[in-house]
Parts: sequence; C-alpha cells; structure tokens
Amino acid sequence: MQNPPSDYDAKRVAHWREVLRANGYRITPTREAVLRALSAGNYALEATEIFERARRFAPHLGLVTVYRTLDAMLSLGLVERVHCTGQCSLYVAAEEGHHHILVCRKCRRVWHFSGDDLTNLMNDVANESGFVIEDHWLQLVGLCPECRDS
Amino acid sequence: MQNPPSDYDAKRVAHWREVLRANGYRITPTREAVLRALSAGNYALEATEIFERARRFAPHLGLVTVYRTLDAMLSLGLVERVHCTGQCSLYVAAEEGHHHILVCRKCRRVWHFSGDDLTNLMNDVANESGFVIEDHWLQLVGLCPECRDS
DNA sequence: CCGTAACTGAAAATCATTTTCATTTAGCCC
DNA sequence: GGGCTAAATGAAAATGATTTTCAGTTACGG
Repeated sequence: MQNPPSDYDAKRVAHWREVLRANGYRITPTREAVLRALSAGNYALEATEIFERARRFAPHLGLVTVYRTLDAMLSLGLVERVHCTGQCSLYVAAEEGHHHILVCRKCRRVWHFSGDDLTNLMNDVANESGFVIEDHWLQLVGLCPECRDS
Repeated sequence: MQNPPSDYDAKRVAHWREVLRANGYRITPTREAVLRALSAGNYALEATEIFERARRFAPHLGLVTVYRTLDAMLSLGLVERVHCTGQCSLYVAAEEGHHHILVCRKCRRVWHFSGDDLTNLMNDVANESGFVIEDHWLQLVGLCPECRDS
C-alpha cells in the first residue's frame, strides 16, 4: 500500500459537494471528511481504509457514515466499485464518461482507460444466446510500474 | 429462480471426481453431494443454495463442507465465481478453455462464450499505463430469453 | 483390515455490512 | 439571528456470510 496522503483534491471535493447538494444531500463535516479521503489519489480502498483516512479530517467519524456516504456517492456515480482478486468491496473515485479500470493487485493503484469496443462481441453473444445484454463489466488486473520493480 | 433439478450430470460429476482424486482429495459422500448439486444446470448459485440442493443427496451435510469443497474446486478450476449486481459470491460449473460468462440478472442462468479478442486493447493499455497486465475479467449481464418475456 | 492423514458437522469466532434509535444539525423560512 | 424539520449522526445491536476450532469419523493406500 502507498503512504496514505494527508491532503486531498480540493477541486474534486468541491465538485462532489455540488453534486451531492444538487441531489438533496446535506453537506456535513463528516461527509466532507469522507469526500476528502476518497479524493486523494487513485487507489481502490476498502471501507475501513476510507474510514481511517477520513478520521484525520473528522476524528469522531463513525464507520456507518462512511457506508452511508459511499451509498450516496455510488448512486450518483461519483465513486465506483472495484473488484480485485478475492476482494469485491473496494471503492475508487469515478471518472467522467465510459471507461474501465486497470488495478494493481499489490498496491491497488487504479488506471482508468477507455477505447474498448465490445459492441460486435456483445451483438454476437446476444444473437447466439438469445439474451438481452444490459450491461458489461471489464476490468484488468496487473502490477503497476512501482510494484513490478520491487 | 428455476426449479431446482433433482437429478445431476453424472458424466460431469465423474470427471470432477477424477480431478479431485488426482489432486489428493478424497471422495466422500458429502463431497459427492456437492458435486452433484453443482453439476445440474448452468445457474450461478450461492453457497447456501448449493447447500440446500446438496442436502437432497446427503441430508446431514454441513454448510462448512460446501465451502471447503468449493475452495478445492475453485483452486482446481472446476468451478468459477460469478459476479452479479450486488452479489459477488456466486458459483457456477466451469467450462474448458478460455471463455467468459453472460449471466441473467433475474434467474442467474449462465451462458458461456468465447471469441473476445482483447489483446490489442490490453497492449495499448499496458503501454500507456506502464502496468504489467496479468489478468482480465469480462462479464456480461442481461436477461435470458425466458426472463425477458415474463 | 489397519493406520493415519484427511474429512466431517456443530459450535464458536470473525468480519463486513445493515438496522435501530435517541440525539444532533444543516439548511430553509421568517 | 433564531426556529423549525427532515436529514444525518454515532453507538450498539443485529445480521449474514465465511472461517476457525475441535473432537470424532472415515477414505483409502499399504
């Protein structure tokens, strides 16, 4: 794991604050702390890791609030779930637009990419199976440059 | 959910039995019951569902044995995990060769397909990110013909 | 058929997540 | 600048899936 950053991405936090507010969510100090924890760096984090980091900004924060804030942010598309080997409850700040995730299995650094074109494949599979395909998940797992070298 | 089948795929079970035995696992009546439960139909099942079905073949079976057998089979590649919306612990009989899964979000019927060619995409992403890509994970979610019509 | 390492189920432990509930507070209205 | 009210809060309890422990049982090679 990387060293937990003690600062945060103020711009990203401001944006998230706006989106939350625009959707009827109140901005509380604890929620702000969770936003900050999630804004810093592109690493897939567990709920408890987010909790630990957010506590630096709001020491009395409860883990329940982390879960509640994550739910809100997930439903607004501000964060997304990351599936890692044997870990299906990691969270990372979402990026705009259609894209997928490449995650380092060691430090859980996340790289966003787009450019996949699965429409042909999906059409073929839909035709032969008779299914209506509604969604597709693509995720790559590997080692980031730092973890590869160590 | 489909109606739980009371029979099983004897050929598949026999094959699994061989693989388990060849890898030093013993064939017990309870394990056999789990194999049978997994062999019938291509549906992604939770551990507890496998448990219920396997109990028809071995009424005193414990849930722990289901988990232990699943672990063994996962490590031998005989079953694979299926990730569904909000569900990351479903299991389905694996198929030979490289392939991916299309799962019905309603009845959890599974369709295996291959023919994806992600090598170009993966090379591109590896180059721009500097990551070594070790694994890729692709899954489609949709509705099977029966669930689509109802 | 014997010995032993593997396997077993029940119960307890663990761990992540959700629910409950009494209290506090953000943000709107005046 | 209060005051109001629904939303949000943390602690504790509940839940649910999975793992560990353990004493007894059993598959299977010799």
